Amino acid sequence: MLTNRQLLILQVTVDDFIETAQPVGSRQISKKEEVPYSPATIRNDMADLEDMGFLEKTHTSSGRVPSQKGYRYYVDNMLTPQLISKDEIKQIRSIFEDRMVETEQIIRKSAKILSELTSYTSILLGLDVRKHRVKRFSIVPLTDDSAVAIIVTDSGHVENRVFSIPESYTSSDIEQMVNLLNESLVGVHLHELPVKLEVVTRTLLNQRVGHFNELFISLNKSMMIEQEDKVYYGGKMQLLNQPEFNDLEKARSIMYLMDHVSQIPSIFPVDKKGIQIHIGSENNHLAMEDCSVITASYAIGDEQMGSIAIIGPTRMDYKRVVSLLDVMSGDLSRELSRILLGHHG
Amino acid sequence: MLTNRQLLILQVTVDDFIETAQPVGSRQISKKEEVPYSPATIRNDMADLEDMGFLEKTHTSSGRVPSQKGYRYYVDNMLTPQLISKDEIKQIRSIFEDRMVETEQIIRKSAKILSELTSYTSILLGLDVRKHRVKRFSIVPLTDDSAVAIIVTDSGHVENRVFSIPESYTSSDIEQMVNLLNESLVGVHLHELPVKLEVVTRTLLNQRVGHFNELFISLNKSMMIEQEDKVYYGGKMQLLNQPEFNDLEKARSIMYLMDHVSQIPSIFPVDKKGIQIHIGSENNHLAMEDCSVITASYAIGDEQMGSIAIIGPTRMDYKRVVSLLDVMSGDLSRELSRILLGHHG
DNA sequence: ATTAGCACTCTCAACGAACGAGTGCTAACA
DNA sequence: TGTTAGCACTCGTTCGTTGAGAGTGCTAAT
Repeated sequence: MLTNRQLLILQVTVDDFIETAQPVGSRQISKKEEVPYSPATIRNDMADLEDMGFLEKTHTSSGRVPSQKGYRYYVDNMLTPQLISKDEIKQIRSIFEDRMVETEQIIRKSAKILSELTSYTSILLGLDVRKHRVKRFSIVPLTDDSAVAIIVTDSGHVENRVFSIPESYTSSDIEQMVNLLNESLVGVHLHELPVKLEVVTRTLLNQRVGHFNELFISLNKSMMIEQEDKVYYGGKMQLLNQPEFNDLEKARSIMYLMDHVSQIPSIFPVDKKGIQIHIGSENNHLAMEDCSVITASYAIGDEQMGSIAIIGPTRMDYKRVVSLLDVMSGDLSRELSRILLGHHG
Repeated sequence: MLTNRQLLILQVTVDDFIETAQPVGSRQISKKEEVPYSPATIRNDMADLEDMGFLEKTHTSSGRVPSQKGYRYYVDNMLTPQLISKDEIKQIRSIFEDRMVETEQIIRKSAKILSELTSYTSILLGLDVRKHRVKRFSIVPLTDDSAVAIIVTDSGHVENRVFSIPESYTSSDIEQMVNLLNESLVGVHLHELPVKLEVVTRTLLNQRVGHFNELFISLNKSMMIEQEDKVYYGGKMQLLNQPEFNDLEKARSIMYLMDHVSQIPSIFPVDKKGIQIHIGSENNHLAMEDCSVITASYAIGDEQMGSIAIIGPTRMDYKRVVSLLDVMSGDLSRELSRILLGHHG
C-alpha cells in the first residue's frame, strides 16, 4: 500500500512531531540524515499521505501533523522498542529495595516513579481485592461498645472496619464469634464475603445460637460497605506541562475526568493481558480526544491482578512508554509474586 | 484611625472583589444600596485607603483591589460569620452516616465534601498515628516464609506489614512471639515502637530466649519503615477554576508544591488550636503569594489529632470558608471521638 | 522519477486608532 | 465643612491593517 519512501516519511514525521510538538514541514524532514530526498519530493509524498488520512494540516499552509489514523499505523507497524537506560532500570528496581513493605505502598511508589520517568501521568489500578481469599479473621475490642474487625487475605492484604458492639456482649462472646467466623469463612473470596456472612448468620440462628444475632448484624453492616476500586495516580499535574494542554479548558476537563470517574475501567481495559494502546477517540471519551492511554497488566502468580497505565497527549513518546511499561509490569509481577507467594526469583 | 465611611467602603470593596474577581471602581460601589454616597466621595476615601496601604490599583486608571494588608484588616476586623444552609450541614453530616467505617475513609470523604462546598482545594492532615498507643499485636502467617504483622491501636487504626520469616520457625514459635510482644508492648506510643522493639529484642536475648533472634530482627526491619504524614487533598484541580490561576505558570508552581511538599506542616501550622488564617506571603512560600490558607484543627477527646485546611486564592470567600471549617472541625471532632472513644453525643 | 523555482495562502506579531472604564482635581453646592 | 457634579486625562483593551515568514501546490526542467 505505502511505498518505502512514504513509510520512511511517515515515521520521520511522527517522530519529529512527537519530539517538537510543532507541525513538521517538508524542508525540515529533508534536512534529516536518514532522508536523502528534496523537499519537493517529500511534499508529494506528504500530500499522498494526507490523502490517505495519515497526516493532517492544521491550516492550508502549515506543516503536517499525524492524524489519529497516522498514530495508529505508526504504533501498529513502526514501533521499535527503545532501550531503557541502566540508570532508569535502577530507579525502577529501587521501588522494591525496602523489602518489607505494604503492597499498597509499592503501588503508590510505582505510580510516582513511572510518572517521573515518563513525565506523563500514570494510573495504577491496585490489586483487585475482591479476588483475594480470607486467610484469617480477628476482632480486637476497642471500647465497651466498639471493636475492630480485621480480615487478612492470602495475599497479605489487610482489611479492617470499626463496628459497634451491642450492649451485653462479653469478650468471651466475641472470642467465640471469631472462632465461628474462622471456622466457616476462611478461604472465601472477598467479594462473596457479604453474602456468605449473611448465610452464616442465618445458619447460626437456625442452630439456635441466637445469642450472637445482633453482633453479627452489626458486623455485617460494617462489611457491607462497598469496596471501590483503588486507583492511584502519579504526577497528575504532569499533563499541565504538555503544550497541548496550554488550553486551560482542555486541562480542566481532563483533570475533572480523573477526579470524578471512579469508573476508570471504562477508560482502560483492566482485564486484557499484555500492552494495550488506545489513541485519542479510541478512549471513547470526549475529554480524551487528545490523549492516548497505554496500559499494561501485572499478575501475581498466574492471576491478573491489576493494571498500570500512562496517560499522555496523543503526541506521546510511544516507544519509550511502551518499553518502560514493559519493564515495570514485569518487575511488579515478579516482586509482588515474590512477596505475596513467597516465590524466590 | 479609619472613619466609619472608610470602613464601610473597604468592606464593600473587599466583598465585591471577592465576588467578582474584578477591580472595583467608585461607580460600582456607589450603586450598592448600603452605600449612600456618590462616586466622587468614594473616590476620595478610596484614595485615602490606598495611601494607607489597604487598597491597590493594578494600573493608573483601573479600579482598586484589596492589598494583602487590606485582606488582613478585613479578616481581623470585619469577619462576620456566615450562616451555613441546612442543606450544606446535611451534606457534611452525610459523611458520618455510614457509621461503620474506617477513619481514613471518613477523612478522605471529608476532604472531598469540603472542597465541593467551598470550590477550593482542601487539605486534611490525617490522624497523627504516632500519638496512638498499641492495643494489640497479632501475626498472621501467609506462606512458609512470610507473615503479616498487625498492630491495632487504641484509636482503632490498623497498621500492617508483611515481613519475612527466617527458616525453621514454627507456627508455635510465632504464637509465642506474639504473646511476648503483647506482654511487653501494649500501651506503647506508635512513635516509640521501633525503639521499644529494639529494647525488647535485647532484653529477650539477655534472657537467653535467643531462639527468636532472627525473627525479631526481621520484624524490626519491617517496622522501621518510616511513617510519613498522611495528607489528603480534596479537589486539587479546583484551583484551576479560579481566574487568578489562568496564568498557567502560577497554577503549575502551586500544583508542583502540593505534589512535592510532603512537609506540609511547613505550610500550615498543625499544632495550634482554633482557626488560623494565613494570607499571601504570610505562608512564607513564593508559590503561595496569591493564596490564602485557612486552617482548623480537630481533636479526639482532648487531644489535637489533625488539621483541616482550605487553600484558595487570597481573594477567597473568608466568611464562608471560616464558617464551614468551624462546622466541619466540630463535627469531625465529635464523630471521631464518638467512634473511637465510644462517647455518646 | 526527482528536483528547482515560483506564485500563492495562511498564521503571527507588531502597530495604531478608537473606545471605555476609571481616576484626580476643581468648582459648585447644602 | 463635607459632599457632589463635571471634566480632562490616563491606560488597558479591542480591532483592523500590514508585513514577514513558513510552507504548500504546481509546473517545468533535469
